[in-house]
Amino acid sequence: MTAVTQHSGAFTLTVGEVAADAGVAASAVRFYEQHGIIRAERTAGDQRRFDESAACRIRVAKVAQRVGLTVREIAEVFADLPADPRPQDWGRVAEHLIAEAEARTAALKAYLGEMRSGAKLCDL
Amino acid sequence: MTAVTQHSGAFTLTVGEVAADAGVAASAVRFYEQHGIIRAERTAGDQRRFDESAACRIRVAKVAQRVGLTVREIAEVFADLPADPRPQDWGRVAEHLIAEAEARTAALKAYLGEMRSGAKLCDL
DNA sequence: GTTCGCCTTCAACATATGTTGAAGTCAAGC
DNA sequence: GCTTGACTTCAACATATGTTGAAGGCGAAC
Repeated sequence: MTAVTQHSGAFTLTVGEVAADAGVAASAVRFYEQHGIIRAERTAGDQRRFDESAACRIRVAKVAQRVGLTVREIAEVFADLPADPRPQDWGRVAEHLIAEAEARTAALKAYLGEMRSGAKLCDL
Repeated sequence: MTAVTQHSGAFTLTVGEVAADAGVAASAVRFYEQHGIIRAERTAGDQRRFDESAACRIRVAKVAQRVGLTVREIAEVFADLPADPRPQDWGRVAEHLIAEAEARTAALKAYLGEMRSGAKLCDL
C-alpha cells in the first residue's frame, strides 16, 4: 500500500494556480516554462500541469533577477535541482545563487575601491 | 593667470575616444548619453564632446548593471554627481551603489533562508 | 451532456538595452 | 582648401523579458 501523501513529483497544478501561488501572470508562468525555470507535464488534452515546486522556483527566480541574473542563468542554476528536490538540493542552489550575488557585489566594490584609491582617479 | 591643467569640466573628448576608454561601442556611448548616464556638450558642428568622467561613469554603470540596476536607476544615482565631481562625490555614489547591491543580495538571502527554515518548505 | 471558466497556440505589441547601416556633415592633416 | 576618417541622425534590426488578444479546445460541475 503506497502512501497517498502527494508531495513534490505530483504534477497537478494548472497554470493559473501556479501563477496565483507565485504572484505572477499566467503568461509569465508559460514564459518561465519555455525558458527552463519550471517544468510541466501535459494532460491528455494538452494542458500543462505543474508540481508544488513550480511557484517556489518562480519566486526564487524573481529575487535572483534582482541581483542581476538572467533567466538563462537562473535556469542553469536550477538544472541542478532533481525532479523531486530535497531540502539539501535547494540548499545547494541557494548557496550557488548567493555566491553569484556576492561575487557581483564584490566586483562592484572592487571597481569602486580601485577608483577611489587608484593613483589615477576616474574623474580627477 | 589661470592654471592650464585641464581636468574634469573640460568637454574635449569625442564619442570614439570615450568609447575606446570605456571599452564599449560608440553606439553605446550615444545610448548612455540619451539615457542620462553621461552628459555632453556640442561643438559648433553639432558633434558631442565629453569630459574625462564619461568613460568612468560608463565603466561604473556596466558593473552596476551586473548587480541588477537598470540604466534608469544608475542614471538616478549619477544625478547626485555634480558637473565636476570631487572624490567625495564619487564616494557618495559608490556607497549608494554598494548599499543597493547589498540590499538586493540580502533580500535574496532572506528569501532563501526563509525557504530553508520555514515550516512550509518550498518544495516539500 | 451541456455549460462556462480556464486552458491552448500564435502573433503582435511593449519596454529595456543596444547594434547596424544609410545618407550626409565635420574637422584635422596635408 | 581638399581629403578622409570620424562624426551626425534616423530607422531597422536584435535579444531579453514579458503582456495582450483572437480563435479555439478542455474539463469539472451541474
